[in-house]
Amino acid sequence: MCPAPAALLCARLVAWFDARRRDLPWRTNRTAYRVWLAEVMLQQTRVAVVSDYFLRFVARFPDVKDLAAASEDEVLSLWSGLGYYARGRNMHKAAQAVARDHGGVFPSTSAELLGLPGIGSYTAAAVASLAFGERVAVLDGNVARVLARLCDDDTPIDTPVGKQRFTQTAQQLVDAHPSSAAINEGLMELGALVCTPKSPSCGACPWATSCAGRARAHLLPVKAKKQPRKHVRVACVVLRDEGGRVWLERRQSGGLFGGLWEPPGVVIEATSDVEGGWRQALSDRGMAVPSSFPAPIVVERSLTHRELRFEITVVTSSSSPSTAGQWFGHGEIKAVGTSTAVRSLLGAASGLRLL
DNA sequence: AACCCGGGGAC
DNA sequence: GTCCCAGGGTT
Repeated sequence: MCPAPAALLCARLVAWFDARRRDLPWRTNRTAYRVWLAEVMLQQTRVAVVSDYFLRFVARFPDVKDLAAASEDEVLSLWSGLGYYARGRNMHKAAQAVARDHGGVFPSTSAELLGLPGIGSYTAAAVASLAFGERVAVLDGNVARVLARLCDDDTPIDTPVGKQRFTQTAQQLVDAHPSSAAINEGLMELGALVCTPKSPSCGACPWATSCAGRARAHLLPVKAKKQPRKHVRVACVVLRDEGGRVWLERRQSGGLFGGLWEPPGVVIEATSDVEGGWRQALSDRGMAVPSSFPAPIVVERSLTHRELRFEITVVTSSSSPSTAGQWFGHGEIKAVGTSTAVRSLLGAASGLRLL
């Protein structure tokens, strides 16, 4: 351990956690299913956003068998807007695996949990510790940040060496306390509420007097990676029939927005002509190109790794495309998965209020 | 080891 | 507008 005896740090942390812990939906009625659902939703996503999704999810799927029996479209419809949609698809697959291979009962060890789709080292440890009391440390971004500062450790947290190092440190704390859950949750809560990425509240920290990195907290943790953003331009067609329904197609299961529904479109080069793009999209689907059409509507969205620019042409047609897809009436789109980008562009292009 | 995968809040 | 956040899967 770095700056102070582990048992002393644990005692202070747990006292702080008992006094300051937030009441969150997944902290009551703590079953393995609810812990798992919350931990997966919380990956890359903030508590404030997850709460509503979590409550809707458990209301619709009270236990793992209900989730296993659902369609992927329904799962993704409840996931729409949360992002990183592979989490939702993997969660659905994992529920089916639990129902099929474990009789609908969650495996209770981190080693077994690790074998389920979408469960990696973090989620396996979190569920095993919080739901089953396994004496295993969790390492997420909050924990790594807290420990990097506590120990004034510049090892980059996003490398294999860093993960190993901070996991070891966290495990030393867990080993020094009767309840692994109290330490794991306390560390994550401390990172979320006090030892925040920017301007941490060191005055409110139970470890302030022991923290080796306090003076340079703003420089920690150290991270190795940084990635540029790509620009993607999409010419797309919002195709409407005479009843005002909209034609959507399901994306294939892997990759960006996998399994979600969207209007027809093609990716075009920065210098390409938009009209050529959406004409191509129509002719690919055996559709006639109209003699007159409105000017494109532009909708832009930025993701972590991409800048998306949709240039949208609205076309009304009495016939249907010859390729796979479906017409959606006004209230029907919410029954399937759609990205925030698509809901935004449908709103802009056809007045549909989906956000 | 490197790269892919969303969305939103803080500044 | 720009920056920042951050587990799991795939290759």
